[in-house]
Amino acid sequence: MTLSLHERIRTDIESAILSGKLAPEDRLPVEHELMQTYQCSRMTVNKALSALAAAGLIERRKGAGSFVGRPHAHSMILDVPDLPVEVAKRGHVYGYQPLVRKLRAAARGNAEEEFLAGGRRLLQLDGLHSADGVPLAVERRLVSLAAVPAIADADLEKEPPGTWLLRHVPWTEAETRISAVPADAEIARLLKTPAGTACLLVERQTWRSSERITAVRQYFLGTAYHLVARFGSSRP
Amino acid sequence: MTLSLHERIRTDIESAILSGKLAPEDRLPVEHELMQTYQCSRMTVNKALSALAAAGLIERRKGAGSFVGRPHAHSMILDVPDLPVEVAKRGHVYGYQPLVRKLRAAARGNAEEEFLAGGRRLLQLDGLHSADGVPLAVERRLVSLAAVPAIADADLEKEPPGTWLLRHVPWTEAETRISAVPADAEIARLLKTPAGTACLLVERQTWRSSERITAVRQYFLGTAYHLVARFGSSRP
DNA sequence: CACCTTAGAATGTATAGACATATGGCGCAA
DNA sequence: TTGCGCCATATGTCTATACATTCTAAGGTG
Repeated sequence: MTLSLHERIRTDIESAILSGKLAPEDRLPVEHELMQTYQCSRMTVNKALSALAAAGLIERRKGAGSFVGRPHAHSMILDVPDLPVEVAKRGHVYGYQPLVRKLRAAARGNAEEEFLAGGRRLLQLDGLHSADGVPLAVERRLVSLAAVPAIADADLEKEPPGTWLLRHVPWTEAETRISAVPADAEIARLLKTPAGTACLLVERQTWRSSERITAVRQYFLGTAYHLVARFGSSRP
Repeated sequence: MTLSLHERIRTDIESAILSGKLAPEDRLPVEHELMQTYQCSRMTVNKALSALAAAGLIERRKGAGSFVGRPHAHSMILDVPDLPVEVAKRGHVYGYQPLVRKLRAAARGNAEEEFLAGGRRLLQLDGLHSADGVPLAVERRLVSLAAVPAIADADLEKEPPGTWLLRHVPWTEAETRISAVPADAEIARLLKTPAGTACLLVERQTWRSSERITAVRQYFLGTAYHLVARFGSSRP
């Protein structure tokens, strides 16, 4: 793979930073110096530096210069895979068992549900995910019929609603809360575990430009499942 | 805030995609059309489209055109903030209490520790994070002295080692595992909670181009802490 | 010594043109 | 009809230049 010139400049500086040769707050060579070093025009240097700035590796200050940015630990890439895919990838047989399918109005006084419903009704979909027949997670989901009327006719016996939504409804924004909670009586019964067992609770809301689509709570058996987040070179 | 021309083109297309006006796989106007629309040069249009491609919103194919990319649901941005900063942001007083500081060799037979040590010794650093004096998390950390010799002389009485490392050691890759576990006897004692309480376990390893730097296990009181991951337009 | 002004330095944005390279469709020939 | 080759199309890269904007530091003034 032959790199273009601006890519070469970019990777040169990138590796100088990542190897520690250039430390945070250090000043980079100014554009005219890099022009001489690489014998190229300023636009080419500018493209390389702008890309590094967009990636957050350096900070550029008009009139002052370019500086190595502080290492930012605050954001990583979290893998949130589709459960059937993830279970299959680990070599197990995935199973989904619907438990509740209820068309209802938003609970009075529950601001979150009322906002999700948007005046219309909600579809409540609870179910149990399993791997090789062993319970893995309980899911409690609400879908806004205002945003996704088509789900009323969907076949959700075998396919979990999350997978169906992923395929049929493009969403643009999502927020996931991750915490640990003890299993209450019903969760414990469904997961076939003693009450109070540590569970990984994943709460996710997705919406499309201010129109709420779905809210879901997934209770994972703490010892049987984990999430992985990465930060690094591998960007698919 | 007045946007520059290439930023305006970029945000125009971005909002067309996010609002659904442009669906995945749709073809974008070619560069010459956008030049006419915005009455500007090709480089300006190119800059806008290249930025969108770098952000993964569109895909560009040489000779073919530019196309709206598929929404990738499998990766989200996980906030992994520095604990002191996060606690302060919530309006509490952060505290750190060192518990163990031990220079030792890697445990025999523990492949993970031996790899981290790289032939030299490890520094074990355990401590307790608290908010307003209330225990928040127990941290058990190992630092490779081969990779970070300077930490042997660092003052880690008030500042947690994670914060010290963040400021002094640039790392390039990290992996975080998130799961839920019951508190064992010692964790429970330190967190002042009954044994078996659900804890959020965050395990993180960081390294710099194949040289391991540190491995840490943080046990958060399940009810007192949660992680948040986002996917969406908001990119700071 | 403190404060203000100013010139230079460095980045931000934009233009017009040139050549390179991958793609896909159309027409021609077997 | 099928397969091949060519060419228009579209993006990728780079140059040289111009002017705008912002920061820094030097130097002069009170």
